[in-house]
Amino acid sequence: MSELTSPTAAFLDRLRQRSQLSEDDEKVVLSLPGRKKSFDPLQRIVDFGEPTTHATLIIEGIAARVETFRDGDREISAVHIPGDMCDLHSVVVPIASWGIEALTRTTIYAIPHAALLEISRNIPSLGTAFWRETTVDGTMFAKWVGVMGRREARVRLAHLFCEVGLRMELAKRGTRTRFRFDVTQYQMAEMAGLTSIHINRTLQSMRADGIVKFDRGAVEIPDWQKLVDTAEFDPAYLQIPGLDG
Amino acid sequence: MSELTSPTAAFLDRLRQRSQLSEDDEKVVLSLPGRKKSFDPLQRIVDFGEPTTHATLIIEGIAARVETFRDGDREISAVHIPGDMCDLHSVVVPIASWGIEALTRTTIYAIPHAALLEISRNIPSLGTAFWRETTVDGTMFAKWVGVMGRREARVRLAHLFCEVGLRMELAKRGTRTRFRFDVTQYQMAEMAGLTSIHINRTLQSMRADGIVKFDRGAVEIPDWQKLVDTAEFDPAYLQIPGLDG
DNA sequence: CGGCACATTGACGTGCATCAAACCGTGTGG
DNA sequence: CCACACGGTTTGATGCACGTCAATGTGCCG
Repeated sequence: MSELTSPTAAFLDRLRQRSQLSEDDEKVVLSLPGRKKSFDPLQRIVDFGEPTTHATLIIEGIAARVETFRDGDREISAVHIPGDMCDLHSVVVPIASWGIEALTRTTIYAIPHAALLEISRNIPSLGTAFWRETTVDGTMFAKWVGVMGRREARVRLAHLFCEVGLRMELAKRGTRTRFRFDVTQYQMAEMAGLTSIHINRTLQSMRADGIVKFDRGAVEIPDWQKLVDTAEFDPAYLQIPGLDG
Repeated sequence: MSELTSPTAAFLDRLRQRSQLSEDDEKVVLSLPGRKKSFDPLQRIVDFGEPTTHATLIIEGIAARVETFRDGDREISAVHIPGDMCDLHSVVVPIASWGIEALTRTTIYAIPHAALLEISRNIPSLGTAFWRETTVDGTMFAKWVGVMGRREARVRLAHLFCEVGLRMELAKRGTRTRFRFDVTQYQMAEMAGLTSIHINRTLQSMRADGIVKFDRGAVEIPDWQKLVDTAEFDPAYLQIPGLDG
């Protein structure tokens, strides 16, 4: 695993999927300074309202961006898997108006904003690459606004599985049709804007129809095309050249 | 109105709300090249899947980012008002995975990507400012994912009015408690993930409770604090220093 | 004056929430 | 090695917010 070489190897991989980088660029990314930290499930990685000084690269585990409401209601607006720099936007907006939370045991690499900002200002190709990554995050949010606003439970879940499946495959954490997604049904409910009870019933009906099997974190998709159809999934929004579902 | 001086004056105004700019920076923004165009209601400004070569600054009118589904269902994931560069992210992601549509008669100023990219690469302060703007867009989407996923009709509408009200005030298009928002109830339904029928009934009940009056585009908010409470609105996510609701 | 969007109203259906209880797998301590 | 506790899953009964369908009302413009 190249992750042993440098903690940022996975991030470099990610950048190269969307941006053309020179060898020098790659060296710069691989030598980004930072510190590893680990978090237990449910621990906050970034607190709402907190001034942040570091960006958060996920090395291992699953984290989520969480919106919290007065009455304690929670909604997960983004899911982060290994290789995600889940906080890159904090470089230019350092007062967190969001919270990041570990869903499973999670290891991160905390990279000082100063280093990222300096790079983005001095190396145009990397500056553009960083900007592009945060932009894609925004596009993913926009897609979810549509899905949450207009689609029922089954479509929302199918869309979630499509998106996470592809991203897991790109992150070399399985294939799109077979991967681990170690979250509880309750957490899936927070992602889909539903209750865990309804998630449970929907998963059962999807399994019965041969669309997805989800068993305690193990995802299996018997027929990718069927899942894509159910989700009305078009991977274009992920902005990965050459990805056609 | 300084808008008469330069079509980008409103954009400069916008940038200065979140970023510190030098006089030179300001001159660069004011002299951005571009071409004015006008669109009728319902006309597409940017088509889904289209390679874009220009970013879109709204001069006058209201536009929206629209997600479309197979069966024709539509969801507006972002609303754009004068001064918004509603497409700035397209500079680094030029294949549109989104559509932009005029909701009212709209005048835009189309600015070539080349100019924006060159500036962002050569003038670090502006590069950061641009990046920051697209990042705030992302944060607004994230907020809406939460609202759509967990809150009922009344809260969604209250949140919409809070957000648009503040943004209108910042754009000098009225005050937060009194402004024009020239959209139909059908279009509001597309923003809130509801039907126009339900929007109608919800607006009536909100009016009865003295929360908002909406009459054919004229918005009046008798009690701002009451609206904020209804919406559970916290303006922090808009990233405007000194804005406390 | 007639047409055309848009707004409004009513009756009825449904997807999902809520409440409440049982079930199950796994780790813990006696 | 069993008892039990605990997080997560599953099931059932019931209620409500919002969708759907269908009609009528209303202001505006040619």
